[in-house]
Amino acid sequence: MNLSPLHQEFVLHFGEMGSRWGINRTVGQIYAVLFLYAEPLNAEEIVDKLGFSRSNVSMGLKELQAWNLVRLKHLPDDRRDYFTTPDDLWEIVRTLVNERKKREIDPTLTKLRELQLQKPASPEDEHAHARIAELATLIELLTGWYDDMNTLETDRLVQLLKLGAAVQKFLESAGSIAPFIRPGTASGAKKKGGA
Amino acid sequence: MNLSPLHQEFVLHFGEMGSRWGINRTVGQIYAVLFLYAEPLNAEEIVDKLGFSRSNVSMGLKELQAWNLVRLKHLPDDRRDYFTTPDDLWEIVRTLVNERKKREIDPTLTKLRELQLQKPASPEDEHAHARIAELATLIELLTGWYDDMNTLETDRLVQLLKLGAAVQKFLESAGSIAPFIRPGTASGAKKKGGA
DNA sequence: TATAGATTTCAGAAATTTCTGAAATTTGAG
DNA sequence: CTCAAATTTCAGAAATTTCTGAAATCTATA
Repeated sequence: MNLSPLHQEFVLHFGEMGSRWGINRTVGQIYAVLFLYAEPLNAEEIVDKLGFSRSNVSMGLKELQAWNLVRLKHLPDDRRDYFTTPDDLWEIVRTLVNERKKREIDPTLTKLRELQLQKPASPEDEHAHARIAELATLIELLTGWYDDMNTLETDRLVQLLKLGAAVQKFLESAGSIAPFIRPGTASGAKKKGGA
Repeated sequence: MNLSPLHQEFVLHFGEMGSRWGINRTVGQIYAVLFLYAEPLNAEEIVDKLGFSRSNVSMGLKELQAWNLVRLKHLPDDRRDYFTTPDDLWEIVRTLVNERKKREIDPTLTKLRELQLQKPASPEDEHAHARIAELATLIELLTGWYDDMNTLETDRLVQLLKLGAAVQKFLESAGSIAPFIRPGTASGAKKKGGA
């Protein structure tokens, strides 16, 4: 590895963490390098810094592009591809969440909806259906909320995040929001303990 | 596999999805079975339903216990261990998020803070430092917000989720919340484009 | 369209992860 | 304490994933 101690330690940690997600170590490290450097890097430079084979870097970059996590740049009078990550971290977070949602959550929701159409063939199937329905509803609530928040400008989003649970105060005080919350659907009617 | 078509399809999908997260296919499938059945199951029953070796099931259950994702039960006059998932899906979501935060986010934050103490040895290190600082700040904002939301009762949380971006209305109208948002730290002073 | 540089593809090697059966350990009842 | 049931451990087998070098393909320019 041809990196300063600071860069190296970050890159190693990031690779490690990446592999706890679906992302493999190499891809995580490539991303980490791009994230740290101000200037766009080309594949050869990444090979030099990380010591992977050229083909491995090529595949890693392709995967990062498939995830929309890197930007391709071109320098004048140089036909090599250069890569960067966005300067704006919020853009990175949004991309990451959007992509994971698209790959993991949305297909699951589709599958759950599909399973709900199957005719239950036993009492156990009945119970499974109920469970699946509950799960689908919960996922829809969460993704609906996320889609909603994702329409906000970053500054607004940050405001809300800083406010945190304090936002709750508005729910306490204002009866004006009643039309939004459809009381009974979730807050009123839901029994607390379960079985 | 000794499962009804409904159960089987859910279990297979869940195993697949699990393996996109850090969780391995087997563990995902074991969890899926426990999730669907109303009654607690013992290891032998899981072996029967999924067709894995007894030792594999044992390891899978151990991992699920380490994640706090299953509950251990005992039936009268039966000394085998029985396992269930919580009835309340929100409890499951909270556990999942808490555990992932604990394993993935918190160590990263620690590492970032540690790296910030290193003396930069070059202009590139300077830039890396800035990048790392920005990342740490963002992660702290997000986890702080999450910790805050996690203190809310489920009903309140659901209310807020349903409200979604509409909650923003309160920010627009009320100057009363100014003390909370510390203007300038994130909304006012942050430049938009980047470079 | 020929060519040189850049990138991608892909089959097999290497590494890692998962899974199993057999043996060891734990547990509780008698 | 003894025994049998239940569970766990663990070394190696099996499966999967990652990585590489060599060959193929692409691309801009003269």
